[in-house]
Amino acid sequence: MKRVTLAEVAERAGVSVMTASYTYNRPERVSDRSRSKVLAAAAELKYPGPDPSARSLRRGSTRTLGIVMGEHLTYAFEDPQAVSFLAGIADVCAPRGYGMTILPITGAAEDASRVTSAAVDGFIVWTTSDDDPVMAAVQSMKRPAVVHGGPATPGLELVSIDNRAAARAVGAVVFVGARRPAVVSQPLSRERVSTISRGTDITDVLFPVTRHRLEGYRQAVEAAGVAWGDVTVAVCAHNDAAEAEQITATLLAGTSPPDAIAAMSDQQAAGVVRAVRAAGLVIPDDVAVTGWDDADVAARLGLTTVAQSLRDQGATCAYAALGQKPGSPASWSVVRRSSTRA
Amino acid sequence: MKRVTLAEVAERAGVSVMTASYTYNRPERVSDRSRSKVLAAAAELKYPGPDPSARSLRRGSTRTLGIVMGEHLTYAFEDPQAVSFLAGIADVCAPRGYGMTILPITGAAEDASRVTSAAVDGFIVWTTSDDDPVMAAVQSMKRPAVVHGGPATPGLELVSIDNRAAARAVGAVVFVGARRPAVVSQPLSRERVSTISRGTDITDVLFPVTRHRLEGYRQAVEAAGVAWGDVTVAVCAHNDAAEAEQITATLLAGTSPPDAIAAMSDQQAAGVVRAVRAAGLVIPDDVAVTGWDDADVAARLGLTTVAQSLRDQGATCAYAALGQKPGSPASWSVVRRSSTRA
DNA sequence: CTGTTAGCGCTTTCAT
DNA sequence: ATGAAAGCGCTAACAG
Repeated sequence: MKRVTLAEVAERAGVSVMTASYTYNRPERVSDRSRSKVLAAAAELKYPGPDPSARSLRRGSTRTLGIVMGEHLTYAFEDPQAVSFLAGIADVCAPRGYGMTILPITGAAEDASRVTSAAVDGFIVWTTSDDDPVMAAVQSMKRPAVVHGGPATPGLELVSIDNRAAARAVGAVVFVGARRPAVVSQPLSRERVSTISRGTDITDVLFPVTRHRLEGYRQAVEAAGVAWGDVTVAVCAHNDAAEAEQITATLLAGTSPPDAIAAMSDQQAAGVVRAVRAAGLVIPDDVAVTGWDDADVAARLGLTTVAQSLRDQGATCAYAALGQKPGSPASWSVVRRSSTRA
Repeated sequence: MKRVTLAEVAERAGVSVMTASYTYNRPERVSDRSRSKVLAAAAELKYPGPDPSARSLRRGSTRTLGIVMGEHLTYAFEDPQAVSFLAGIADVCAPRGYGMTILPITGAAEDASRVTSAAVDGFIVWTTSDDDPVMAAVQSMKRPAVVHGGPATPGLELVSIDNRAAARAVGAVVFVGARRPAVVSQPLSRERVSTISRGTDITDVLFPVTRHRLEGYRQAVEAAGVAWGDVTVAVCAHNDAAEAEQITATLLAGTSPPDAIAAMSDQQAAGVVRAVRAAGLVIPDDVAVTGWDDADVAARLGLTTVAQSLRDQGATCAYAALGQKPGSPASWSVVRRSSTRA
């Protein structure tokens, strides 16, 4: 069952290869008679249409966007925010007939070559770390490319909210009047180790999104009159309620239990809320809590949080990867609910 | 900024094009001296590696799987079950270095041509309707292809649980002792109209998964001594708790409010539960409820449901689309919890 | 409206 | 270990 070629179709139809090609690509330039002869021949031979790889080579375009979803592709579909982001890309790609190729990243050394061997017209990189080698691979492809969140990279657009400003703003709400503030953080590096520490050195943090948020929180606690060295930072390996719940239980059982906790996602905040309640404490009186993203769960739990639209940001990235002009910086706002004090 | 070619690299390195090519594809067949000359030349010229389209054309393989996610690509990322399915595909693709191209389906006439113009080695089709024209397009590509759920199609593998048997089994649980059974259904056709009717004609249903489930429910209600003509079927346009909640409220306010409701997803069942409670009724005493899929929400709400692993099924589909032997039929089971009687 | 020519950039023979 | 030739299947560019 060999592949039928356009040349075979043309021969069978009694026309030149170009007439057959035009039948598929510029039907208006072909007479009705020729066109129907070609289509009839194609049907007889069960020709499925021009070969996509040959067409891409000749045209220099694949009509496909490449998406790099972080160090473990498998996580991509477990994070609701990442899924919203993909939906935003789909909103732009589908109506234009662009496919979305999700590249097989696993965290291994081959990742770079998987980027360079992707047949795509442009790249979208989901937020990663400063030291991620795929950034160089994407740069080297010399195609339109955009990174969401960070790291900011020469030659790539950056689509992101101002995480530092947003963290400062939500931190001002959650940490007001707090004596023992704490942060439940996303990972600091691609090793994804979970730790609990105080006065965490922010400059070492390799995920720029996480770093900027920590910087914003730090500014907020200092504005509230607390030294950064007194702030506990609990780092979770994954964006997941269960882990946040457990680490929060540990914090609350410690010698200086926090009275205000800023989490870096609503999923984590949901775990924080469960742990606080399980400890018999009242939100926000005993412990104020904030999340991030304004997912469904935030409204359900009455969480104060940072609202942003990952879906819109996904769409913005898609436009950029298609080579269109970048939009304005992504917007955010603090949504105040009942999990924080007045 | 033109693309650098392998020929330019070879010339600069002072070797033949083939030596340069081998450097990338069979490094062991090239002397250390030649290899390092080639790599040095590539670095100087910023050659990003062999062009993927040219390579695909020559090799006849793209190392990418095509995924057809239903009539609106945009829905794919809104349905948690579909997302689990994608994660299962990723589990198989990532370690093998295969990319996943999600095809830009929109429900328009161009969908077929978007399938035929996809540069992929195999296809995975997410459950669709008997009359979906993309099935013919996938068949015509003569590549390994698999459909999840249905329709069963000559030339394509089918990966599915036995929906009829599963519906019969869960129906036996939810409808036991019921006098006025009802079904909250997924759409019957790609038009996705929402309707409420009795004695619904099952043979007309174009989504085979939905049809088989309705057939199973019908067998269960008849075994429970109720005529199908007395069963209300409420069809929701989307797989979404809010819509199920609203349509259930309508059913409960009607002249013969149901005392047992089988939903086709846990999301829908969650909406059913909310509507039942809002009406001041008790589960399962006044109304028994079942879901489908055994998602997180099912455990949270104590829902009796049909357990299946979409993630495993996604992985099975990926193996099939890679041309490997098909596995055994997918497994399912009924998980009994507190939303049904005895 | 149709056809001829000339590659797109690469890798599979098959030599040497 | 290296290289020359051939061509994967298609379409831009230009005739006619």
